[in-house]
Amino acid sequence: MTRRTFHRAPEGERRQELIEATLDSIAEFGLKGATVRQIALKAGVTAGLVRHYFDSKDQMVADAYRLVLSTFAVKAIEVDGDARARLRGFISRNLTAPVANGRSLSLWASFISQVRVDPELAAIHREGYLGFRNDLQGLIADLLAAEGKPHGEAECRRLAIAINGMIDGLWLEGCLAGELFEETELVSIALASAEALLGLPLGPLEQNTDAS
Amino acid sequence: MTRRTFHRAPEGERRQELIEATLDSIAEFGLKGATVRQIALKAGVTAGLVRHYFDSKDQMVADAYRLVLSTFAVKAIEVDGDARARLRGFISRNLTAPVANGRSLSLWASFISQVRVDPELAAIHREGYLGFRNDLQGLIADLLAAEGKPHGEAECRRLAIAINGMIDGLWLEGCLAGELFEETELVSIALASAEALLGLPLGPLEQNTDAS
DNA sequence: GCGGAAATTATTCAACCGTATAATAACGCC
DNA sequence: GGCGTTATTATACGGTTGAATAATTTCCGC
Repeated sequence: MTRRTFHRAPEGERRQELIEATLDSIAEFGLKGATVRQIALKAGVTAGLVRHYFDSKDQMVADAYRLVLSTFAVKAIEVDGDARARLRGFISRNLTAPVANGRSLSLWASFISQVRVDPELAAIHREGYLGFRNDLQGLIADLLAAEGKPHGEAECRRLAIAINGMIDGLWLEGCLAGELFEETELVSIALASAEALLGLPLGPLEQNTDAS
Repeated sequence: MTRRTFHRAPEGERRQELIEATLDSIAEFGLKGATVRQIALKAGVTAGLVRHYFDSKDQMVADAYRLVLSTFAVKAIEVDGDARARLRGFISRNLTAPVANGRSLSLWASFISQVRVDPELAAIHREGYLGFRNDLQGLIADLLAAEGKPHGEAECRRLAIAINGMIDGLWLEGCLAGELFEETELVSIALASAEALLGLPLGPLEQNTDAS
């Protein structure tokens, strides 16, 4: 009848572990299967601990959604270089891991299916998605200006919608059936298609030179 | 303590009502909230009735997924006319109701998030999604041939991936934020983009002349 | 500084209440 | 009377709770 031994996690670490375990559970078992007990099991703690770190399970899930969106949001501003390089980088980074893989799609679908139900998730969603297409539209306007082919806002908007749609759709295809594509196939298709839509060359596929 | 009166539903009708109520509940409350009680309430019957028509709740949900996929699958073969008209119709029908709306996205996301978890749903999924891009690739090959610009299979595949991605992505955008777009805006963007990708004119936006 | 007692708090544990699905009994229309 | 439908029950599992306890930090006399 001895109590199970445990170790006290350092400052803030356990909270992070619980959020990660929440995402793992949702990706693996769906929202229905991501019970407090299941999540605690994955995190290697007992269920009661969840409410030591979060006001409720729902709040923990909401925090987990924030984390997902922050890894998805490859902000335009995070890409360096001239207008062309920035658009290339934006497209490329949105179509490769960790943004594009099966786990991401599972998580994304799980949360999207709840956005219409849960007002708190809806607020997080709105916040996270606002600006994604605006970033892209800004990149496109910059590029057209730099190439000496400036266009009005309406045309930039149409281009941004089309290219954004293509990125989203290729992301979907990559997540749903990533094993059917070569490593860089989707990215090069996206770049070539963006060229066709813009009527501009974007240059060769950028190699990933991140130091990280 | 009198028992509530009821009426016998005609042959097969009740079953269909229950499936519709299942989809309505999933769209409105998510998979978690789509309980047998909730579904029965929406259908105007009591919970016990479900097991009279289905072996279990899971089986009812699976049947509901079959219905969703059948309304999504706008088969290429269902569109008439020459190669250009068929491609136009394929794009147009996939980007307007009932395929494209918020409810469809909620349902789609709910099921997609479960496909990796539930083997039965996975089987239904595989069956339903196979062939969508193949249909599109066939349409593209036909069109290029008809226009006297035939291409090899590899090139047709690339074009099909890109255009399919764009359709999926615009579908997503339309579902997520349909109120931000004009009625036919997404369709015309898709058609113009397909023209740019193919390097071919597709002609004016087709009016819906369905007799149905 | 240093060992150990006292305070703190992270974690476990067992039980609670609500609600889910499944199963079965009771009922009433055809 | 038979079958479709409802009402009731059984069983299981969900999130949450508060008391008990182990791990860590703080404090204090030396």
